[in-house]
Amino acid sequence: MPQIGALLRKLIADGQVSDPASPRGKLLAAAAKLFRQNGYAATTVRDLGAEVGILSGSLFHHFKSKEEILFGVMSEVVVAMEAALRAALSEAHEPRAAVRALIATELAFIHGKTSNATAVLLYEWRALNSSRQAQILTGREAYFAMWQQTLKAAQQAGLVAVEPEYLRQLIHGALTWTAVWYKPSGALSLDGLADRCLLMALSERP
Amino acid sequence: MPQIGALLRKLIADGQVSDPASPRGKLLAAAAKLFRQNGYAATTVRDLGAEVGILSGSLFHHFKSKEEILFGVMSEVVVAMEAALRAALSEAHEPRAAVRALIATELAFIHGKTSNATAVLLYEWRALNSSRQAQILTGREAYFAMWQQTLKAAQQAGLVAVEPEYLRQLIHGALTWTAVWYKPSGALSLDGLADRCLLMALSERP
Amino acid sequence: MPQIGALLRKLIADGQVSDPASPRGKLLAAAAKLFRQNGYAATTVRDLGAEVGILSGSLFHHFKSKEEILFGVMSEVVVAMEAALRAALSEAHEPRAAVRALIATELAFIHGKTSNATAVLLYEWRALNSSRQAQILTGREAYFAMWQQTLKAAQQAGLVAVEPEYLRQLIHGALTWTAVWYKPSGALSLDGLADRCLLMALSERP
Amino acid sequence: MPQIGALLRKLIADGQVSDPASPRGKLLAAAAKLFRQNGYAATTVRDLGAEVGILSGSLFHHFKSKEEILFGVMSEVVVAMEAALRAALSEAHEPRAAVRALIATELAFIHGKTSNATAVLLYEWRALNSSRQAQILTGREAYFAMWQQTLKAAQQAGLVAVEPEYLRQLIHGALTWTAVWYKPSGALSLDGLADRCLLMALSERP
DNA sequence: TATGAATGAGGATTCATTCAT
DNA sequence: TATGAATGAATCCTCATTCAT
Repeated sequence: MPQIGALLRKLIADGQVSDPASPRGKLLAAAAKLFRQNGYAATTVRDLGAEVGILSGSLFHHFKSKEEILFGVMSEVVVAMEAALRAALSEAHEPRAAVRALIATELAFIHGKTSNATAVLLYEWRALNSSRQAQILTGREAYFAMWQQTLKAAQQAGLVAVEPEYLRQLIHGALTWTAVWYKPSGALSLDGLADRCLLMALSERP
Repeated sequence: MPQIGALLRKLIADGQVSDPASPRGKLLAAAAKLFRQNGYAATTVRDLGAEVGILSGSLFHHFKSKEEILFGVMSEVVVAMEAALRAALSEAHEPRAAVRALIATELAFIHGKTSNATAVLLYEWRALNSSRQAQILTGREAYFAMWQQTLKAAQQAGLVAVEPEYLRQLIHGALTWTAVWYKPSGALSLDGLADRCLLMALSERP
Repeated sequence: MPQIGALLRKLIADGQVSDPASPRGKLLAAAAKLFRQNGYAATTVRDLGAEVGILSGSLFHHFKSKEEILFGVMSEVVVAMEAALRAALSEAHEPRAAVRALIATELAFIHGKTSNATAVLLYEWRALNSSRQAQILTGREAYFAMWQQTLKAAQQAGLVAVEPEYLRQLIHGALTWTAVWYKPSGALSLDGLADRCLLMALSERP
Repeated sequence: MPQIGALLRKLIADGQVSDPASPRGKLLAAAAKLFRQNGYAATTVRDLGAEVGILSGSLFHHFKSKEEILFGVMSEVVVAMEAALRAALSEAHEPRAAVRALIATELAFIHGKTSNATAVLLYEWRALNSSRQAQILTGREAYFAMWQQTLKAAQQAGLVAVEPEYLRQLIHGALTWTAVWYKPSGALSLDGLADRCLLMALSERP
């Protein structure tokens, strides 16, 4: 599996992602945790404050509104996912490895250190107003373009049977849903899970 | 694709599903629509009342609480899905057809008349308290058992490469996610979508 | 102790008190019970309906409002108390016996068949609007006059040390409060309780 | 009559009773007033807010619920009553004076500065849930024990004719009921009222 | 930057009462 | 006389946000 740790450190150093030691970083981590656990709407700013040890009123020195916190959680994950996928693909030198990179990177985000934020990105979409939704969407374009391109190459190599634009969505759904049922601590390793996904995605006999 | 209409009429006649012409049925339909559109938490009982043309206070003659409305939406879908899958499988006489029945039935619910309620079942899980979650889960056991059994048979027939317990979740995720991106009115028909899903699920060259 | 039963039958025959077999009578009894148990404000018309086996809407064929039910409960008890005290005093031929009649009659109401209604009369005063309060007060004048007159006679006979107007209120309070602590099923009989009250009220050594 | 003022100041300094100048103290005083005047159920949180000059929502920064406000009113009175009775009894060196201390202390609470809170304690019992009722009851045990003990001593001194356990309840009722009819501004002074109560309680000719 | 008291709009829910059937 | 669906105002309470300290 790709190692996200080093990459995150670089992004933090670049200021593209908040330092988890900073007040802002702690707050975003706490928000990701609670938003994932209880949902955005069901999480109060008081809960948020309690999680980081300040009063709710003080949150508004760091963020203008609750929704901006949600936006912060989502947009940092978007940046990190793109960087991670770009790095992973740069090391995949043939179509099969590239498809595996797509899958492994997404799984690393869904189940690794950033799992909370990733789940929030995937499941709290509606809580964002449309202007912020559009911003996030713009931020994800490059990520989706890499998927599209990679799957297209796989198709030309005869690896996949389904049209890339549909296959992308189907795989994406399968991976997203693992957040609901898969436990990294169980019998199946993350690598094993990636293998199964790859097996399903590719039209080759094992 | 399986026809859900006739089946629903039978369930309504049996009293297992609310008559859409009754106050209760209208309310559940309106709730499914709004809960799907805006989310359970963001939908107010006033919205609900306005949608069916009564005042919010009057809702409570039909349901004890807002959460009970959510529960009503979910549990009726659960009943209908099980009945539909059972019917579809009874007409599938070989493994491949049976797997297609799994996929086609789920897609029929996700994109057919019951799409709102189905989406609510899949995406508003957390809004239910744990006791009601357990009830729904119990109601879905038979449905999941049919999936498991069908995929097992397909495995024994050499049709699938991934272990049934994982494959079930992966396909389920892929199908669920179609609610987000697939539009029945677009270029791809529901049957075409089912074909792609089947192609991905099975380890056979097309 | 005075027997209230026969007296009540006479009042019912006269139409001054509702027949407990009639719908109105049943409703008043149920109301007395629930108002006493849970308080007027905390008792809903639904509770009331459930207690007598009809729906809440149907109550309003018998009474114009919830408050009118409360008024009905109170005013019937007022009528009965006056009649009972008048009867009891007519048989008391000397001051000491007359004072005992005051006490025993009030205790009979507080702890006998009419205990619920009596408790409601004493403790739900505030729930009545002022015009109805005045009506009840008028209805009780004769009752209080008998107390006053009896205690005055006892004073002239040297039986009591405290001025009648104060003594009346003090005894009244002591008796009223027995509703809170005294249980007829306990070690002390109602007659025994009356003896203690009399002992306290009179300035004579036992 | 015992002077409650100094005692209250001490309890406030000790933190056992809220400072009437603090938001919490003001709120409790306002609540006592309104609960007494209109009853707990008939007093809305809006009324409460209006009485202290804040909006109803702001109440919930100081108390978790309306019932907790009621509980606050009651429990502070309970604490103060016990302290006051203990102080009064410590200065009563013979049985007759001790019985008078019982009476005078209770009357001081029912008609003095704390009259609202005391009335609420006595008359809004039912509005408390049973767990909080139990807490209050526990808090009153010591108070009732002092009554019992004092009356027992009076009995042994031949001062009272009725058994202490009954006499306690009868006197208690007589005193409680003075809240309904006695006005300190009238012809009878509080001391005079205490004299009458004592006279009634004791089996001695004046 | 943090506090904590206050805001004020809005939340779900309750309930006496009405009325067509 | 009874039903049961609906009303509509009122209830307690929640919560994101503000702001003086």
